[in-house]
Amino acid sequence: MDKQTITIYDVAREAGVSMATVSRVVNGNPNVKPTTRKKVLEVIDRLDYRPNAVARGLASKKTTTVGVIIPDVTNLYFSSLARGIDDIASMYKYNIILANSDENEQKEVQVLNTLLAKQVDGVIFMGNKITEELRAEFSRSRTPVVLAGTVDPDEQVGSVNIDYETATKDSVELLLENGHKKIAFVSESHDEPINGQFRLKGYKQALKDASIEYDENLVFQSEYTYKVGEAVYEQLIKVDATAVVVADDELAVGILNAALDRGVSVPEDFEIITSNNSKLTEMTRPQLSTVVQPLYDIGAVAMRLLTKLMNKEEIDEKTVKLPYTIAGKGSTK
Amino acid sequence: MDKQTITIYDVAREAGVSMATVSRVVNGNPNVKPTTRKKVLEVIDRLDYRPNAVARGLASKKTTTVGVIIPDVTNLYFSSLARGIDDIASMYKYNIILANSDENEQKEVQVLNTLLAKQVDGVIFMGNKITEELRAEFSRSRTPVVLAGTVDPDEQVGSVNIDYETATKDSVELLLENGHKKIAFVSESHDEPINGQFRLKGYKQALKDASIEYDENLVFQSEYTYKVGEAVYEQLIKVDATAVVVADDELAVGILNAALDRGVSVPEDFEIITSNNSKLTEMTRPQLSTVVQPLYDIGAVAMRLLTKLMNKEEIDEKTVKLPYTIAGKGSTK
DNA sequence: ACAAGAAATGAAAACAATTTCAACATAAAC
DNA sequence: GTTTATGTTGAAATTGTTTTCATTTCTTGT
Repeated sequence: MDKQTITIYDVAREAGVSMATVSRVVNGNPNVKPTTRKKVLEVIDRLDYRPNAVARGLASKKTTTVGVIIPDVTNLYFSSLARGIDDIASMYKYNIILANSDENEQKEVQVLNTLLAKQVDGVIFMGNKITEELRAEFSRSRTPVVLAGTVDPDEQVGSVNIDYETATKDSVELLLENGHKKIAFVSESHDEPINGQFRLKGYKQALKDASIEYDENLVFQSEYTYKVGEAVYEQLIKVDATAVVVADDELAVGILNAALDRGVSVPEDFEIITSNNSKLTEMTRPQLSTVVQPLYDIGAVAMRLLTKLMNKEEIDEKTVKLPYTIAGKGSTK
Repeated sequence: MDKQTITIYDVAREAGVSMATVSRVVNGNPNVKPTTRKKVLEVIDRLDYRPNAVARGLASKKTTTVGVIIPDVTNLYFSSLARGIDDIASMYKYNIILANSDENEQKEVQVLNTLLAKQVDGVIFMGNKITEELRAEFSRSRTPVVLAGTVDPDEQVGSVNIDYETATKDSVELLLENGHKKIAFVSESHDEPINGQFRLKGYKQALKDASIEYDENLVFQSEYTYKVGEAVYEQLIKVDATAVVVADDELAVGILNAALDRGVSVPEDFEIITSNNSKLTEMTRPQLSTVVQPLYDIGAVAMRLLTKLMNKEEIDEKTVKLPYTIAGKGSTK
């Protein structure tokens, strides 16, 4: 009546062997006589038997599934990482449970818990801040965790990033070389280590090296969306900034367009450099100068690292920093 | 030594009740005396018991997980759908296993099979063409399937779309009203029903209504990427097209930029209308005129439909068409 | 106070695999 | 031709729940 499923038991009976033997055949265990293997395979084929991964997961305590917590799939920065993650995951026969968190701390914890309840073999976390609660959950479970494009100063779990500090420093220096004195810096909340600790530090350092005094009026915290670009640009001109370092591409496009819509020439009258090198940076006119992050690779390497942790392999360095470059495109001279 | 997990059995023992009672408490079954419920809850809290979803899935034959097959998360059209899917899914306590297919028929089948092996309660498929093999798998398993932004002329499974034919017809008519005679049409392969059957039909119909003869030299099949925009634009000017209807936003941006980079004014000298209304359409200058598809809603409605199918609820209409509009933005007069 | 119906509980059987360990068969060694 | 080692196999336990069904405990009406 109900969906009559073929189980390993049916195959065993039909092939005249035990379930154990069928299991061995299915799992490629070499301790099976070739003739019986063939016989079992033939029955599997005839009955169209498909192993039940849930039962397998219960018995073996492995689900070949990893949880991926992402702020928003719709954000090109994160979706690029996600693509790298999924490709490597499927290369290693894992599947991905993807969950959007909106960077909401409560959702993050809640989602992490349901992933752990589902017995994922590992977790890749993308977000910004690792709250205490999150950290507690990480260590409570034995499940390996890797952060992608996300840093935890605590360094208790694996992580893959670039050196945001020097990348930002390089960005600012590019603008300094172009003669700017009033360079603004726009990122999300400084509560997040990537912004508040690393990027801001790089920004300050570059200014210091150029003997320009740090002016906190030039530093802004804003959400990462296209639509706030208008408002942010208004603030930038209010403080007479002539150039800006932006931590997110979508926001950078918003700022660029706000400038263009006001008849301001970019890069002649205003320069912009952004941080992610998502596809967006080449879609605007002028194209956006940017830090070139290896987005796909950050995801891919994070997933690869996770496979090693799940296999309990020896890890040389679980905090990895990938190389970046700076691409001067059209939004800087 | 190993990850010593607390099981329902531990809770039962500690609370002096049976596993069945603990199970009832955990699942909110009302047939439990308030005092024992309280006692059990207290033990659950004290031991920090978390139910194992895999065991639960095996026993109940429900995983509260749905599979989502997506061509590429990195494509804003699809990721927008995916976001709608995930939001509704989590609203109904489901998780999403996301798998990229690259629209590769072989991968699609393979991925579908691993999803079914993982006993997902339902599948949402985004792609283009439902091959015979895919269709066979769909009906082989009793697992409900809903197509999102994807049409199967067969209409055997649920689906959520817009009316691509009239949307395209409307798009062409907008350009006709602006006086164009040589309007090109660019989409992916005509093997896909959305393009070859519906959009192309709408294109032809609009021309016919305007008594303009159909010219197949004005019709192009191209992949949906930004970078081929250049090449496509070259072809468009070669056939003297003065306007174009594009089936994908990213490709449309590529074409727009190719035109702009050659000093062609849009919309004065060349008009473009695209089809998805992804964020990209507002990020370009000029902004792209477009068919306004309710992307998020397509995903959301698809997931909602799937929940009904999974619950075996009565469905009035499993082939749903959502409304669309046309937004004349900056790339048309 | 008692029968009858309802509510609360527990024992044990699924669920569909893997895994352990003992048993048997075969091959190699002497 | 034993003995020993190695290769194959199966029985049964295990995994952590849900679910069924029988049993016990309450209510309630008379």
